[in-house]
Amino acid sequence: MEKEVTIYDIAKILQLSPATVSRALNDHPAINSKTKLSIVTKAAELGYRSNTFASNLRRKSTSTLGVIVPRLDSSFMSAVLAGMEAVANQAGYNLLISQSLESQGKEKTNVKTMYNSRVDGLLVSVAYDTEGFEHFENFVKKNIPVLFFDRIFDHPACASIVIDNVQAGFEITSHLIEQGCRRIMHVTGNLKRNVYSGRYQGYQNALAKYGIPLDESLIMVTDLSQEAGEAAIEKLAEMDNKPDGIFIANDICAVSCVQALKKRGFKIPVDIAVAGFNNDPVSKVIEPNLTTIFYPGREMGEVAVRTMINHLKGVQKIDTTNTVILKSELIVRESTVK
Amino acid sequence: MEKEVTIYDIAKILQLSPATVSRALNDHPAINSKTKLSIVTKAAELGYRSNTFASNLRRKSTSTLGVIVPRLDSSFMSAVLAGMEAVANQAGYNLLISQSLESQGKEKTNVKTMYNSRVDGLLVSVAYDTEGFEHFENFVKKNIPVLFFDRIFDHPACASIVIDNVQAGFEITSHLIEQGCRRIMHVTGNLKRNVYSGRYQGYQNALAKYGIPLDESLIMVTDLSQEAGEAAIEKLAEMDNKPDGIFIANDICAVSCVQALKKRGFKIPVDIAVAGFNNDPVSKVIEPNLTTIFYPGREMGEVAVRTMINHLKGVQKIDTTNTVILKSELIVRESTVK
DNA sequence: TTTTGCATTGCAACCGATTGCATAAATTTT
DNA sequence: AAAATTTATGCAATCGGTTGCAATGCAAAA
Repeated sequence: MEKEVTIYDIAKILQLSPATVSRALNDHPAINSKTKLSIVTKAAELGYRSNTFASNLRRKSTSTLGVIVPRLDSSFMSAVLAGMEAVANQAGYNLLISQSLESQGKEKTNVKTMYNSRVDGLLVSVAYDTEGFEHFENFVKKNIPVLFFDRIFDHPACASIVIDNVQAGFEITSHLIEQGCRRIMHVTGNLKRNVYSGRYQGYQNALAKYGIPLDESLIMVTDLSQEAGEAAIEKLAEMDNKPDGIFIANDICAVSCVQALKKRGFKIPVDIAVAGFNNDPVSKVIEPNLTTIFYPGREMGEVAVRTMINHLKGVQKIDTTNTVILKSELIVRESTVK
Repeated sequence: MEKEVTIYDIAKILQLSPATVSRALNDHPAINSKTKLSIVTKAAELGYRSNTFASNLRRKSTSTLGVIVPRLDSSFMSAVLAGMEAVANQAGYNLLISQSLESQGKEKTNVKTMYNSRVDGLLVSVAYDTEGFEHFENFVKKNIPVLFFDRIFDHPACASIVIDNVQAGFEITSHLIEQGCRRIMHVTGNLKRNVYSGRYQGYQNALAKYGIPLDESLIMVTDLSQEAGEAAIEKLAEMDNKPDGIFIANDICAVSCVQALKKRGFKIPVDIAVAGFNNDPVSKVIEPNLTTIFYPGREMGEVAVRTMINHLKGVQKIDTTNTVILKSELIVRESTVK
């Protein structure tokens, strides 16, 4: 194990003070360029690496952003993370990533860990069953910026990055109606989550626009898992007055609905039109291809981190632009075109 | 912005020395349990949080593991990361995650960042075109453990977590042969990567076992993207002596092959049997369902981190068990059953 | 009663980089 | 040539915990 090289070593060798070495390495303007060069050269030669802890300790800032997501293993989230990582890395920030596994308890623990790790900012997409905001209070109190994305929590001190779920829900439902659907089932998730309540609202708006009464028996609140999709179709099959369209708030679940429907002999889209949400890769593979909403995951990650970093660098305060709404888009495929 | 509470504040309030407070908070045995209790209580009351930098600076250890993956946005990798995160989090470790985007250059930068961040250990799955080991030398020199998973780099100082790619390639090719295939195309990736060379080797072994001569014109080295799949099928369609089976080293590419084949009127599996690799979610959605190899992503992540942590804690040195081979499994589905 | 030993706690020197302020040297201005 | 700037560098305190060693006090042993 080699000993670590410090600025003191470099200073001693070059007959300079540690202060000068520190400044040179940080490209401080007050240092003579020749001196600077010799220091940088020597540092490289010795394999010097800055001690982040000493630096952070002094500076009181880590260059690290905390990220808490419900699950890492989803196509959408990995796109988001990829976008986040790209921007963060480019700006010299690191990402500390953890998952809540959709549980409020784990989310709280994660938030605490992030707090103790002194992340400079926190990016969160809340868990399925998160209720309160208390676990974030520490951050707000200490003035550490918190930004929510996708599954947000409305709070005056925090920014949010979302898509217009109401609009998207409206568009997709309208599309189904325009294709002739009159009894449209809606499979969704916990309505406390903005994403699901928004889509549901959009669904309702579309029905209203076309003068179709809302039939609550067609609304199914589930966890949007594959199993939930199968269960939903099982229920559908037992209905007397069967739906002629179904809008599922997530592609994974939608795909399992399609499979279950096909297994039971339903013809898609003739017997029933099916629409999903997210534009997950599977939506282009299932037959028939799934009508869905394009969800800019990667871009969402990029914007989230960029917003956060701008805030941290003082370029633009988070509270000025409280919400960023990204564009989503209806993608019509075979599963709904009658 | 509240001021941070330090052990000095606690010490002053309780009329004790910072040393005692520090020890109490770390549950040091020499501290009287009553004193300890009063300190811990007061700390909680004041909302004290330990300053990791100060601690790390002194201790010369972070509780952070670096992870470098080719891409974050793949189903396999997100499963791996989910597994890693679960184990790391439980053991009190943080994960610093970055992606190389399949480029050696970015990988080198990432490694450097990890080095400067002083991660306690590094977990890597190498990029598509990585050639040398030099960028990891710093870690080896400083005795910081490096562990490769999936896409490994053989090096005496580093451990590896893999599946038996040769065996898997052998099984899936044998299966194709047993289904009657005699001209089996193989679409693979950069053969410098163990995963692809291993699968190719398995393919060759299977041919050899059944006395089928290797026809190199049936081997296509690609980047395994969706486009590569389409290109492969285009080429296949132009062949005079068309293959009756195809083994693609990755499900994403295999799915696009299936789609391209169907578009050209090939019947699967009758005209041509198709097998993939990874058991990606899409493999269960495509029609016909894809025969593939189950790849234990989540488990791989868990094992990787567990191995790393055991090493760090001195439970079991990494160099004793140099390679861990996880079980993979052939999953036969409709795409190959004639 | 004196000595020895153990249980607790404190002292003070780290860990390595940063930065306000002072100083010295070089350059320009008067 | 003296004074006023400008440029470049150093001093020393600071960030907050950790830890080897010393010191204290009290109980048990001699």
